[in-house]
Amino acid sequence: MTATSRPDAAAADDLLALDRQVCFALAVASRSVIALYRPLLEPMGITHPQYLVMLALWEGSPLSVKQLSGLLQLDPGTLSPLLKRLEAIGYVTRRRDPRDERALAVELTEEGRELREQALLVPPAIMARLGMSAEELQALHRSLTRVIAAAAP
Amino acid sequence: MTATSRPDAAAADDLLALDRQVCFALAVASRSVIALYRPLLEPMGITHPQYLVMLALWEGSPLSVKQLSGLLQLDPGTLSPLLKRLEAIGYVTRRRDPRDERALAVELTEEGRELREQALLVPPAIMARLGMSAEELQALHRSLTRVIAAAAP
DNA sequence: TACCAATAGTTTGCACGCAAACTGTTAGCC
DNA sequence: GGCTAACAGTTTGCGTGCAAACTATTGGTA
Repeated sequence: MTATSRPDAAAADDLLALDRQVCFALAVASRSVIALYRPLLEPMGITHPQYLVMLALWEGSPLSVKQLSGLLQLDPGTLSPLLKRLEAIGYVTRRRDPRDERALAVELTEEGRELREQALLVPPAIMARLGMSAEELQALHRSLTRVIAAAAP
Repeated sequence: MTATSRPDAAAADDLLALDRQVCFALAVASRSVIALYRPLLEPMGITHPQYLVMLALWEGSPLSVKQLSGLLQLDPGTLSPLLKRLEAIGYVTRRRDPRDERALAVELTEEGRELREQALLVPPAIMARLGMSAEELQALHRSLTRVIAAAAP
């Protein structure tokens, strides 16, 4: 082991290996958990991001694309076609806000509202499938919230 | 508050709100952190998943698509075009394994090997940008590893 | 040896996710 | 009132991510 102008090989390996465990674990965990939702959401005919939109709308129905974008941290360019699909299925309506024709009022349909009953079964099913305690999940959530805050612009 | 055959409204709200904090926080955190990598990887001309492939190859160069798929938990259908892009850039070569013509030997080029020097600067930059302690990140990683294990088929 | 199931990659189709260019509407300012 | 910048969504282009169908190769087995 000699002192050189660049980090020695072992330290470099650790660096790249540790790094992998940060962003990589995040990406794998995200995809893995979303994969668990897929079979549960499939009967409803929606994808995971669409499910997140529905969650937002169930908490308060007429929302603009901008509001959804802020709540879900998703690009308007991503939401635009996604909302059209939700409209095509029949869960939401898309209308221009009469008070501001730039804004779009995304609103639940009756069918969209009724879907909530089915959605209530999803979280328990996921938790049962994961077999993790509520405490552990909450601890994870706190960590994730800190990361999100730290990564915020 | 009355006892009914379905969960009462407050409990239902909590359920959907908590759920949102689990899968949703995971998705947002993943995208947020990957977004931090983007400006750092852009000078190298690669995306984050491509960076993960390079990390795997730097730890051992000739790898098959199947091996990469296992290491990165990515579909071969995702890797196939991704690897062609890495080849087009000039960081890897793709050749059939002479001992088994079904398998593909993905190998680093000299340029791909040299890229590692630049990559060594990425993890410290990310940690500095996040401003989180190594302990906190390790705790997060342990949580994520448990989730990944729990979600595994 | 000839068949046949398993295996490794590739391709196709669809849905994000994001940057950049574009359209229509509103609001500020002269 | 009329010009202009800001704003809200949409569209386009590219790169994942995944399921399903497809191709080529290999290995077991009758």
